[in-house]
Amino acid sequence: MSTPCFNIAAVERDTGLSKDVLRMWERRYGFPTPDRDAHGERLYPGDQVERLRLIKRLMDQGHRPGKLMACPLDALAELSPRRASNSDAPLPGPSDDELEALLALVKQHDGQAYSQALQQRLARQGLQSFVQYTIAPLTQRVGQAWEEGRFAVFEEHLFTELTKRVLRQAIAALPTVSRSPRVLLTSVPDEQHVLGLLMVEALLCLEGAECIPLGTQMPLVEIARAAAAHRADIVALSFSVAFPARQLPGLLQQLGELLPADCTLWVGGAGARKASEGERQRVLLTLDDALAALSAWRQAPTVASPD
Amino acid sequence: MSTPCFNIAAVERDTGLSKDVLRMWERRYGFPTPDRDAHGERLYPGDQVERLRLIKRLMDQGHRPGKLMACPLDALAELSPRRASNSDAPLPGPSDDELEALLALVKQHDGQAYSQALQQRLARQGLQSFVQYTIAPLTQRVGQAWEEGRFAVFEEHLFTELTKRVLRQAIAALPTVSRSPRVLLTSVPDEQHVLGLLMVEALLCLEGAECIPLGTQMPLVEIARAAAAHRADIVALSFSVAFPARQLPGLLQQLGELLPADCTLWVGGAGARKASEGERQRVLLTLDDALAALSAWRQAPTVASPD
DNA sequence: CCTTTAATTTGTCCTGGACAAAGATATTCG
DNA sequence: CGAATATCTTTGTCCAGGACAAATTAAAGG
Repeated sequence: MSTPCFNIAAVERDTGLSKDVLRMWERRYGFPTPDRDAHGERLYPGDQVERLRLIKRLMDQGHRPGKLMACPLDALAELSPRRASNSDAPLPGPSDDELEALLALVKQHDGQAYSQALQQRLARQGLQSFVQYTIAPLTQRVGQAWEEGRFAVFEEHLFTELTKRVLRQAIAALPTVSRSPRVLLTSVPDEQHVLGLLMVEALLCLEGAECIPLGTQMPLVEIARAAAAHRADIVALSFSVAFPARQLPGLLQQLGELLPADCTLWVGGAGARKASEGERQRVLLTLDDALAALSAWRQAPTVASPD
Repeated sequence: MSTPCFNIAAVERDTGLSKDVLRMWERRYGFPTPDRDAHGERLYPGDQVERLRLIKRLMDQGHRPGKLMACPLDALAELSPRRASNSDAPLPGPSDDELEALLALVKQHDGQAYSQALQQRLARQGLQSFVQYTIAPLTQRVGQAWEEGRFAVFEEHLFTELTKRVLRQAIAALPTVSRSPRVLLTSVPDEQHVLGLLMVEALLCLEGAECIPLGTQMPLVEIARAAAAHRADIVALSFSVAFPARQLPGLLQQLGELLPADCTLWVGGAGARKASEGERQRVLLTLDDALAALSAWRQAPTVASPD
């Protein structure tokens, strides 16, 4: 009674697990075990949704569903330390304590203080260092904290929103020079993380490239149209770790067919690990890769442009 | 051969039509008629995807699918003028020509010029008038142009991205006073339009309210958690016209159960038409409504807060 | 110990049926 | 004749259960 019930569509919305998967798990593993309403439709109790959310998080981290469904409630104890793909590495960036202090502000829900602290750091470091040694490691830490359950979804949203604002403001304050290349920045429909795009945009703008920011979630066909309309030299896509690696190959192949012939594709972000390089396709896992790719492009401006 | 093929998941991504709907249409109306790959799975030719996209647009505008599938290619001729829900009204806001000029800049893909023109208008009008008499009508026009097929998706994205930036910058420049009420601004999982939220945020900030922007697409449970964590007086949700009205009632009811008892819910945007008022729930169709609701709240700060 | 092959796990897709909510149409009453 | 109510159609979502391929894990072989 105190726990409200969710229909299958609501559970899909809130957990990110597709209806197909929810039904399949029920069939295979015997969990979840939703009630039924008068019409025989599933009604998920709140606590099961909660558990599904936890399972999803552990899965994103590399766990297998079969195992997770088995253990009754030690999944909590097991927490996240197991089988992570990234981490292990000692996390880049200096001054761990300062970064942790920033995260603590978000954790206390003190948005004002967090924004101000960021602004100060920006002023102190300059935009380039700010992006590479503050925002990038900060984002990584938030991702890790989220994996380990130390950050709630809404806290991650607050972090993203406030960080976005500081970055955008900094970018807007740059002088607009508009040298080549023209870079179109966006992401594909299932990818809504935007911080990576903003970081790249900041670095590219600093180098004098002309950036065309189109936000996230562009249908492939529209990306191609935009590239043609803006006569973009480069289309830069960002993929977060959370992006389903399964989709990547087909997606990139399709986009390659749609893009104008003289347009290079940059595939960036931690989610691009499994992408393959190609004649017109570069994989950029780090921000440094992006800078390197930019200067490389300027030396050999693309396959078919004699200029 | 020149037209690439899409599997059903790709079509869902690109058109926004669910797999269930795509299969159902095929069964009922005989369209689309995808080929099959070696495993019997659907492969949609590019031109059919194009047509589906068009159909979706016309449906968002009030057309019924049954009719659309019937007419062979006059759907193009029929265009969008029919059966719109909004429009008709002469469109608010003065100086139509100037607004059209702004849109023309987007249409020419001249982002720089557009941003500069916006900044000028902002400086001239001041933030409040800028929001109410420039951004709001501009957004409405873009929506209409999109409905009528005069704007491509990527052009709408460019418009949104650049407009967002100007608005955010203006908000950031405001002095931070932090008077009550504390307003949490966000949207539900299927709603990703953000301009409405930013417009409200600008107006509320101008009135000295404390705004907590959480971006878009928050799971309902997380909205409730955020409201509790931030001790929000008000949770403001934004719904665009495109939001499926079907979902609204159940969604609001559920959220009402989850929210803290002393928290008021503001349901705003053109997509809120079909929402119902309630004791702790206000429906705000226009920006003026929001301002009115704010001063009303300040006079009677909520049901159970004697203060 | 490393590489190749078999077995298992797991997500997505498929068919075809059912039904309720929303929209359209017909009917009744003021 | 216009407005309100009742009936019929349209349309999206849900359900069950089957199939299969891609990814993982386990096993076998060099």
